[in-house]
Amino acid sequence: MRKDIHNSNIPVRCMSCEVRHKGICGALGADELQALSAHTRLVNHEAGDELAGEKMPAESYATVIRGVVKLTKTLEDGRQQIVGLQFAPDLLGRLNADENAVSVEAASDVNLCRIPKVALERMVKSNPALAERLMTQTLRELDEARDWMVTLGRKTAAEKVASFLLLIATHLDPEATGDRRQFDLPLSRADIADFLGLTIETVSRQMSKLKAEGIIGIVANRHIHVPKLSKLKAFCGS
Amino acid sequence: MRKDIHNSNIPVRCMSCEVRHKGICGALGADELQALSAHTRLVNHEAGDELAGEKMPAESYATVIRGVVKLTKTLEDGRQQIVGLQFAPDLLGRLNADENAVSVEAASDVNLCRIPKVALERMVKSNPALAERLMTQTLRELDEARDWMVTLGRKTAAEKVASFLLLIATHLDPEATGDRRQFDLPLSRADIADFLGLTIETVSRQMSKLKAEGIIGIVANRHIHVPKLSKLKAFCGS
DNA sequence: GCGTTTTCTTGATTGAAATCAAAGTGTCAC
DNA sequence: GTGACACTTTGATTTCAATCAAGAAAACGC
Repeated sequence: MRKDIHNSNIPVRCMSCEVRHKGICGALGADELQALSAHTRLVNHEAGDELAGEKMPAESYATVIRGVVKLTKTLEDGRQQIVGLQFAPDLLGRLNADENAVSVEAASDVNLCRIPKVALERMVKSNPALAERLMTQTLRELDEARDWMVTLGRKTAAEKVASFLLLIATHLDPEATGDRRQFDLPLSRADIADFLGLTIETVSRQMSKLKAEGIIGIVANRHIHVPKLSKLKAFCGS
Repeated sequence: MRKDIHNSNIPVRCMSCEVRHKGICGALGADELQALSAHTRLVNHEAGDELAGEKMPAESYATVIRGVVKLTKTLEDGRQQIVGLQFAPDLLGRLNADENAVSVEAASDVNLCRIPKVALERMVKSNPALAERLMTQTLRELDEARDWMVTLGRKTAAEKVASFLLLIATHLDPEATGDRRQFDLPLSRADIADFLGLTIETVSRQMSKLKAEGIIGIVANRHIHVPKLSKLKAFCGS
């Protein structure tokens, strides 16, 4: 369920983004930022909420402030594939598109900073630095998609699961240092399966295997402990 | 083997591109085009030639004039995945990157129009229309990558091969109309396998199956005849 | 043309992941 | 807390694609 927290005590300005998570705001001047802030709106969503439907008209952009958003595509008969995960401070939405190429869904509870389509697009036209920043993010997404194609096409189930855990471990807290990680999985087994092109049973079995081999320690169901990141990497096949 | 045909009777100017294949030139004014043309160079490559290595320094951009170029990524142990195919008039190379994220190889014999890195990047800075055109191509590549992730993760071998044939049928000659197609496969069975995340044996078997079911007719080894494109589509799973 | 090499096809067998099935665990409303 | 429901794990079996192994057909060099 979408819960609008405009008018709450959280400052509803993109100003706040700039400091906290290096979103698009870094490319904006103070006056541009102020102008944009008049249109942005902070919203919360719970895990499972659909933020935008595949082939539905694109309404707005949004910066991910907290949580994980999944991009999915579905075949006619219902088979589903997650084609991208977005972490803070990624920007959701694609420039100049009339309709969404993918379905956008909250994987975990998320906070978003919504930006109306026209507001951002007007700003991009007059600000080459912002356009370049968006290009950089798009190229990074392309790299990630291609990396994941290798995982989907050529890795074993064990390598896929290890690669997924490594991805989460490194993306949830990019600032973390050292060879040890601890985090809560933002995705269900079903989501992980849809991301890896596997079934939930296979994901579960491979997780158990990694646990048995001491690569990961599972405290609670979703809580993962990685004693040695380098050891996990060795299981990823690349 | 790279065969340089500069100084041949083929006009070595990007001017020619604009008319023939709607490359980046469409975004350029006549004077810009002339300036660019001073730096571009038409080159030929044979199937199998490596045009740029993964993690090697990026030297230049190039427009594909004729033929098919494959983008590949390779795991440490040699497993390979094709992560993209480029047809005319696609632009090879990524903006502002110091090194290649992928290995670039000629799948068939190809003609390229090479553009030095600095020449294009200087032009992009001063020409927003060109920047937008590159953004559009990048977004299209992202869409294609994500579409292919669904194929890799969720389709059966039969659906994968059908999807590949459909991709080639629609990309080799985008202008073609009607429900019938005839073309030469620009990729070997090994390349097809690397694109689909399969083995060559499985690709071969599925091709034989499609032939047996009358979906495709194979004249010579590489020559494919598709009597009904719509029938092939029905085998793609989406 | 003819032999060599490479690529492609087909068959037999194996193996990894899917499917089918059931039990266990966690979460949430009340 | 307690029951209901959803999610996860584990086991048994099946299936699809990989692997192993020959042949057949093209492509190539001479």
